[in-house]
Amino acid sequence: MAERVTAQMVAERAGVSQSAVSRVFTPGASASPKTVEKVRKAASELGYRPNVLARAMVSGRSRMIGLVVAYLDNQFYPEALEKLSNALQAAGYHVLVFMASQKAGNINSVVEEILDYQVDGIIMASVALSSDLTSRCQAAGVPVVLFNRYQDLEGTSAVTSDNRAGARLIGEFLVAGGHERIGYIAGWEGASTQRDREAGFREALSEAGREIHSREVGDFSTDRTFAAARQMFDRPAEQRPDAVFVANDHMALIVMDVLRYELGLSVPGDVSVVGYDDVPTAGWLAYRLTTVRQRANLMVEETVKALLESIDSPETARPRHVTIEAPLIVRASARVPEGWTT
Amino acid sequence: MAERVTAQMVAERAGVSQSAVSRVFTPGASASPKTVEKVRKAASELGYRPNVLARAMVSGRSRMIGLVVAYLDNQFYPEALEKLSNALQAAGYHVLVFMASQKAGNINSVVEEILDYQVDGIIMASVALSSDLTSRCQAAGVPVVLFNRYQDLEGTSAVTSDNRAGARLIGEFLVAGGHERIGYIAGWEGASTQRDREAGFREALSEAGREIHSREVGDFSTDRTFAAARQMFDRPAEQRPDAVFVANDHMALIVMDVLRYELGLSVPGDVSVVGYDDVPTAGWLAYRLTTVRQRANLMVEETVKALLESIDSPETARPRHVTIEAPLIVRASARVPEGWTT
DNA sequence: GTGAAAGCGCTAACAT
DNA sequence: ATGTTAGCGCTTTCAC
Repeated sequence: MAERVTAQMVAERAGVSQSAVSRVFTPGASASPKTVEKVRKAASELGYRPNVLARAMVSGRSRMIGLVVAYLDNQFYPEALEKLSNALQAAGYHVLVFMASQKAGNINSVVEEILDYQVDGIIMASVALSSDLTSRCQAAGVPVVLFNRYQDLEGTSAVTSDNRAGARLIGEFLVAGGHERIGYIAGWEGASTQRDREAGFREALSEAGREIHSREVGDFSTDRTFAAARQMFDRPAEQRPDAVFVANDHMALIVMDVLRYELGLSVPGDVSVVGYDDVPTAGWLAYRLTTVRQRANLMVEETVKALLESIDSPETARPRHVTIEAPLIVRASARVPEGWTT
Repeated sequence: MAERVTAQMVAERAGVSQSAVSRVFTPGASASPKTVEKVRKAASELGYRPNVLARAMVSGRSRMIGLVVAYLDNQFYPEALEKLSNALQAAGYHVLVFMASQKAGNINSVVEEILDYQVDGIIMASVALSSDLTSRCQAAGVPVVLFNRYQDLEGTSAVTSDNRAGARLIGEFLVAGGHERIGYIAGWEGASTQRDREAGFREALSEAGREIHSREVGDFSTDRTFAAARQMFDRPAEQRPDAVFVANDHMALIVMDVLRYELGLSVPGDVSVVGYDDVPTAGWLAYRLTTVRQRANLMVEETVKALLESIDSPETARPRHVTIEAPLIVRASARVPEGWTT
């Protein structure tokens, strides 16, 4: 049953050499119309398809991209994964998935495993890379691009939204909205997205002569965000923020739930809430979350472009940091300043 | 830079043959402690790791599993993907992802592509398989298991929750709740989940001498579900259902939104809503959706078990249909019958 | 227990 | 344009 059909078998049936068969199935090769005809016929009769692995061995290109991803519970990532996979598929590549927790040891061994598969490139989504890991990949000649993370590492490209500018927009929006006490709920402190968003947000406040009223850490985790929200808001009206920027939508939606259903507060009546990402759920009628959009399509496009460029011309391609503009999406979870226009 | 370290290089440095190196890195092989020692030392000095692809060529096992998946916007699937990938990783396999739309032509070519990678097995999540595709996989000796889909095809295993029994539970619950007019919003009619859930639901109603008051099709799609919900509920109170079973949570949450925020109805005051899947969002405070739980962990466990069994003993392993019990999770989106106990 | 040798299925010079 | 030849990096008989 498990009889593999080889190029050799096709060659015999078509009455040509095995390399002729190879040429017919190799994009940039030359064969006479007659040969092509015969080979195609024999191949389809036999149900022959080239073995990608064998091809990879000799050509040195596996047409596989390793994708490392940590949290699929943050809706932004499934969306990104789907789009990444589709874009890569369209370019003739396929995605080998590696789940990694943020634990350093784990991510280390995960990257080793990826390399074992001779992938042509690696995309790290939501995970950071140690610098020795980076050199390991470089030594192996495998380009890496960071998706939604930034690190200033030699030879590593990164694609992010403009987290800093996006968060500034939020700061300005909240200040213009006339809020008195503005809070911030942080993500995991090890993440560049967290740091950049907080920095941009603080900048905007500080330029308005304001500062953060209170700050908690939600770590991008569901449980810790519940705790953070209660900690920040379960107190008398005068002591709690009347506006809060939550470092991503996943956490912001949880904060809205705590506010409305645990504490009986009105959003945005009592508290304005703003998130970051614009995941699908953010637009749902139960939330109508004001947020900053990470344009997944563009981010994916740039990621794939950077990666393929590094693969196709390893010598000339320079690692780059692409920053995608991130627009404020005004919905109904935060008070809108008078006369505000997009 | 891109100097690959080969077993040959390790062999030279360790002063042994290349096959000795291979044996040291092959689980079931024999080598003297002395050799192991020397080889390990040389290998780690050189940073050697076996090339999985080369190993795959000769051994005939690639340690890759092809995963075909269609909708990552239904939260059940990212969750499943994450768990599947983790479980497979733990067993020494890795997941090669293929996104497929439900269009027949596409799925056909996707499976061909998977086979080209010489995967050791295939998991089809949320997609159906034509019977000629099935024979193609069988001819290639690649076992297939359907995840969350069932088809009565020779030689194909399938793992599902007990959709029929789960949906019966819902029917009984709604009847016991004293609802007058019970509606049903269907998923994509091509899906076995849709068919089984509807069948179980109708059975329960019919055993109580009842039948469905109205039915619309949401196709598991966001847009079509909005339309279906409006169609079913945008009418006078006496003409619309006072309870509805929606074929999955993804759609049920949308229906709740339409009911509450577009039509100004109360859930469960005016309408009881029940879903199926128990995705994370279903438990959120804004929804508190009563639903039936698909136990992703168990489903994944059985899927991996069935697949690995087929891979490890192709001759003896019989294709099987595993059905996981699916409990009703009572929350707050549907009126609870008096005296109801779990 | 260990080395030599034969491929796995294919591509890429190299001739012709 | 086509066939011949030499591997890609590894596992696996087969002798010793």
